[in-house]
Amino acid sequence: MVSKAGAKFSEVKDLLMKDEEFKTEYEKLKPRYDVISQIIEARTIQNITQEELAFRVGTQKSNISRLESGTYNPSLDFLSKVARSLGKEVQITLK
Amino acid sequence: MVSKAGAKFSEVKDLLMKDEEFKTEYEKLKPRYDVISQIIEARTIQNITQEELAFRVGTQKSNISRLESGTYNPSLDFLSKVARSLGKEVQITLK
DNA sequence: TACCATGTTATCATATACGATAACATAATT
DNA sequence: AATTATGTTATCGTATATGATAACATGGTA
Repeated sequence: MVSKAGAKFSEVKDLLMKDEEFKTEYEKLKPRYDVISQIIEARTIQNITQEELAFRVGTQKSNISRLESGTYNPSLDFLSKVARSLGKEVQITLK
Repeated sequence: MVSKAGAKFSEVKDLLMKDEEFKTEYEKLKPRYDVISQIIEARTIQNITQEELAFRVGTQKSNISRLESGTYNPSLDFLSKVARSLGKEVQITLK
């Protein structure tokens, strides 16, 4: 059935689809955002600059900025090194 | 003081040093081993072959074997994809 | 013995994570 | 206004993660 209502429906469906896509994308990226949030929070609470954290990790401040920006897919080792430099341990649970 | 006892001590110290190194190394790699253990356990419990898991993830069985061997440093996205293919979510906590 | 299922190891190509440096933006402080 | 501190963005080179294929080992089963 082709109608304005039908058109509207497909539009809504498209929106829902996009929303699903969004949800799926978000679900995929959730672990990344979650761990980054915790890193930023820990660093902020401890009043440490990106530069200081970078020094402890053994890298550059730009790399910490890049990590915190969430624009790439970090390795487990790197996350672990950063966490340890903040006096924390990365604990991963499959649930 | 140089003596046989001294020699022994330095030997023991070396062993302890090595043990420290080992401990440090282990601590560094702990998150990796931990998550891999959980992946292997989940896959085994669910009676899924590496090949089937690879298919779900969208990769090859050799890559799953490589992951489970713990011989390299996986990315967060890859770990997340594998976990999701096992019906689980990667949950990271900085503690 | 000859499959067959499962997992391992090696290897290559490609994509990308990461180290590193520099330039820039902005806000706070002197 | 001129520093200074902090964070961001761009870029390049190198190391390595990952996709992909193939060969191999091993254990179970017909």
